[in-house]
Amino acid sequence: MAERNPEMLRGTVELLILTTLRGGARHGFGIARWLESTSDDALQLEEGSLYPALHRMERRGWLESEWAISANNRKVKLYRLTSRGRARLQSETEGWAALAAAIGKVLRAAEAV
Amino acid sequence: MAERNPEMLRGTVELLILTTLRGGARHGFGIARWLESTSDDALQLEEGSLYPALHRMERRGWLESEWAISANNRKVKLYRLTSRGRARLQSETEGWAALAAAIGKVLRAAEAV
DNA sequence: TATCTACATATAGAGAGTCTTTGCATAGAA
DNA sequence: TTCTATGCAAAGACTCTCTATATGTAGATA
Repeated sequence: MAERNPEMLRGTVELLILTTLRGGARHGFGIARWLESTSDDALQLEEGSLYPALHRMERRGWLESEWAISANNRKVKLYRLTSRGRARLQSETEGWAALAAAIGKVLRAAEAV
Repeated sequence: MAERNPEMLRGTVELLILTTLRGGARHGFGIARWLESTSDDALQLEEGSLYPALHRMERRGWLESEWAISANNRKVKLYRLTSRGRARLQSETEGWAALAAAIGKVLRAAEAV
């Protein structure tokens, strides 16, 4: 039994997906793999979180998709950022930075007590 | 209409409350005020998030409470950390640091593309 | 040929957390 | 007496994330 212990994603799934797609189109499975390896396995995006998120993001017009055949000859749904998605990435990134900064401030203030 | 725009708390309410109580007992309203001022108004903990969180944390044994009279002569419910709450603060702080680090890594990796 | 593993998309259902709204109550100031 | 700030609390809705499950294909291997 491998000890996993990935971090809870806490509302960052959409930021993570948008960020992953920044460099170009990817399919769902590939998004999850890229996040896992880039974060050294700290972030694990399960199917039950990943696919519903992709669907709602497409519904909102942040992503668009098309079916394709991957390098290893499988049917995959490729997602790419729309211009609205790019704008959303911007604001989500800023929101995350602000939250992280605010929490960091609070943690340091409490340490000082 | 004041432009507010506080950050979404994204599952950090418990960490924030535990952190606030690190320095000693406080009542609910006081916790919210301290977080607001310490974060320069970036973090706003609404009553509908605050009180349910306090209640479940007490139920879990992380906090204990007692009624008291505040400096301005009001009945207040003072919360303080239990030893289990202190342990939880430790693990939540580490979890947050790990999440923030992982996301930071991903954001920087995507920037490099 | 059969079976196994990795790849890949998708949904159902549960649980948890957060928000908005509303209600109640008191102290002190105007 | 009315207003404002302080203070606790619950209801209800919504969103998100997780676990679990289902389906199917490609390629390797027995």
